[in-house]
Amino acid sequence: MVNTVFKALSDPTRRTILDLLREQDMTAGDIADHFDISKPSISQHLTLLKQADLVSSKRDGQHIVYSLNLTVFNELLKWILQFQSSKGSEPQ
Amino acid sequence: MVNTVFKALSDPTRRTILDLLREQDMTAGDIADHFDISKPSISQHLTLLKQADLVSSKRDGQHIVYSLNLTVFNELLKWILQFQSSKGSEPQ
DNA sequence: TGCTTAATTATAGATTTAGTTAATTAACTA
DNA sequence: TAGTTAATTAACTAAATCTATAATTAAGCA
Repeated sequence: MVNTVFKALSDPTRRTILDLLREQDMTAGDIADHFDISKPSISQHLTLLKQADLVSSKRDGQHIVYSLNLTVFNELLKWILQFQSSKGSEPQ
Repeated sequence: MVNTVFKALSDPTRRTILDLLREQDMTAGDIADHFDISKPSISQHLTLLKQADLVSSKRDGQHIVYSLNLTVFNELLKWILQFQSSKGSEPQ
């Protein structure tokens, strides 16, 4: 659902999480350490990102490892490209 | 500001407005007629879209005509393409 | 088993957002 | 000028969102 994705992307914390995962897969704890926000709050953000299919998670023993799911970005790309082909567009 | 843009895109009504403007420039009233929402509410949505630089407006006599501003979509495109080039990505 | 660490779920508070109606601004027209 | 139409701004309410703390689940280890 495109709405879930845009909602997920509308929060700066969640976009930063995606930026982090762009570099490498990370555990929930490691992600949380990058923010001045409680772990439960980060966990909630991760849940939203997962619901939007922007990330996936896998338990590794005691840890849960999150990784970027690139498929949805393709959808997003398509959505934006619709607009590029709209009018006689050649911005700047 | 990328945050303003994503916030603006996070609402379905605003995305539909963009879809409408993709076809042609429209007055505030014509836009409002496409929704079961009051005109003041649509006016607020248009203000947000304008703040995000996704649309621009121009008074034409009694009417105010809104049109798509494609420049910001390029920014958005860049943001997404960052992710495409992340890992060894070849989704599906 | 009992203790510790990692992470989530539950619950609640504060802020933000989307919508409403009422009032206001601006332009046209008889 | 008075009245009408188009759109916005103002003030308010209801719902959603973000964050926190407390409680719970799950895994590892002495």
